[in-house]
Amino acid sequence: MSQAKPHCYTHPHPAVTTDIAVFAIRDDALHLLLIRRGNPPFEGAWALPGGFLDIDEDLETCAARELAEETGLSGLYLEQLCTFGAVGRDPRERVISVAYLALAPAGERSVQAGDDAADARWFRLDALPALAFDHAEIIATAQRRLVGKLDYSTIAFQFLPETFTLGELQRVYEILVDAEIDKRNFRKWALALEQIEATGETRRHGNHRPARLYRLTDRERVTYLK
Amino acid sequence: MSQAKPHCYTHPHPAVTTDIAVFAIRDDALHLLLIRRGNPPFEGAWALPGGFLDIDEDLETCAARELAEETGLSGLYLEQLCTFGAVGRDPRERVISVAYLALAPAGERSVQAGDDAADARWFRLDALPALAFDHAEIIATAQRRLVGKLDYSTIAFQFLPETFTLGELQRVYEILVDAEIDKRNFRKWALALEQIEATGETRRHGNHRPARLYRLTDRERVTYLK
DNA sequence: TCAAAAGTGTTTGCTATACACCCATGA
DNA sequence: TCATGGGTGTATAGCAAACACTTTTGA
Repeated sequence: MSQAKPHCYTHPHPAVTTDIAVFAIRDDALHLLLIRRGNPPFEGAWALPGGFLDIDEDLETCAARELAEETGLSGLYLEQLCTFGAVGRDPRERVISVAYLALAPAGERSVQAGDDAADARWFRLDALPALAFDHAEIIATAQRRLVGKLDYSTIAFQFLPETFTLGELQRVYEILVDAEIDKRNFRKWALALEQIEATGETRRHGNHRPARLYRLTDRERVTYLK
Repeated sequence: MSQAKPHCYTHPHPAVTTDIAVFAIRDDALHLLLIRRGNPPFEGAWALPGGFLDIDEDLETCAARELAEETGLSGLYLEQLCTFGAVGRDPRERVISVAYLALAPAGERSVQAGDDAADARWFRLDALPALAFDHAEIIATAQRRLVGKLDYSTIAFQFLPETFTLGELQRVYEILVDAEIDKRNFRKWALALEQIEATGETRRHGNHRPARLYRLTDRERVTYLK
């Protein structure tokens, strides 16, 4: 028994996990990535990707690792969201979960379940299944954070691939705020940010005039506006 | 030995603590509350109040309890800030700290050290002593959060007692942004928020016209503006 | 030539800023 | 009567919102 539980402490310790709420825009709608749990508790239920912190890894490293192991995604924008630690949120033992918000660019290769995830799928945010643990609460917090940061940061640009058109950028904002935006005003605003630059290329896509391509001046950073 | 360490797990568990960055405005300057550590590690060094999570208490409960035990303060505004978990941030063992931001209203009775705090004192934020652990980083994060929330929330009102004058409110903002603010514009702004109401009372204080007193319409809540 | 998205300026209203004097009180 | 902070309004500038037509392409 003491061989099976060799890690002993003078005071009880909670377990620490990370859970990651990964958003992406697909099919003109905001989606969230969920895994189907392959083990108890909540076996077979849908949940956020995530898992236990290794004793010698940083929190964000843990989030990135669990995400890669369970869904195959890596290199995403990741920011710490909030820590959830209500007593009883996990039926096994006391578990403190450090939640992360992640954003996947459009065109991300499709996800594949791995590790102890039996499946991994994108769900429309407005059509989520029942969720394990307190993950519905984590998701609600993540969505509030995402929408709250829209107009004072460049966080929404993380939904786009390396190059993108102003029309695509506008569509991202429209989906996130769930409202139509005036095209001229949006373009004026986006260009005035001084966060994007034209690549010089254009992209043909359908029976209409080709669109100029842009890229972030400072990719890999979310900057705060004004 | 197994009697001294009776809490055993199949996988190693980190310890979880909360640390609280308590700000207050005193003597016309922003202050932070620190305790002098009464035990190793960093015995004798100044640090944020905080301590280990009890296995059956919620995170915010832990923060409030540790704050009360070590400094005598209770009933303060508390919000979760960020979780710090770098490997090696505590020399004893792996420790994940959930940091909280707290604000104390002016006129708060003075603090008294308790529990394993050898001393508890307010320090001007621009004259902090050397700090234990990664607490300097936590404080920097807390200050960014505080200042960042100034103009889209009523968080700054938490620095004031139940009733206050517009002059006092303005002074809070001036100290926090470290700049002078035009009196007429400030009052227009503050009243337009629809977050405060005149009590009908005035307060005499010095050789000048008495000031009208105001109170928050919705005390005990920080609301988001616009 | 038609359909479909790309691209482009000006006017208007609102919000934020700049700015100066009288009021009520205690010493 | 003087010093001190309390209290008040207006004019201006800058930003945000409303709004319609031409361009380029593929079918």
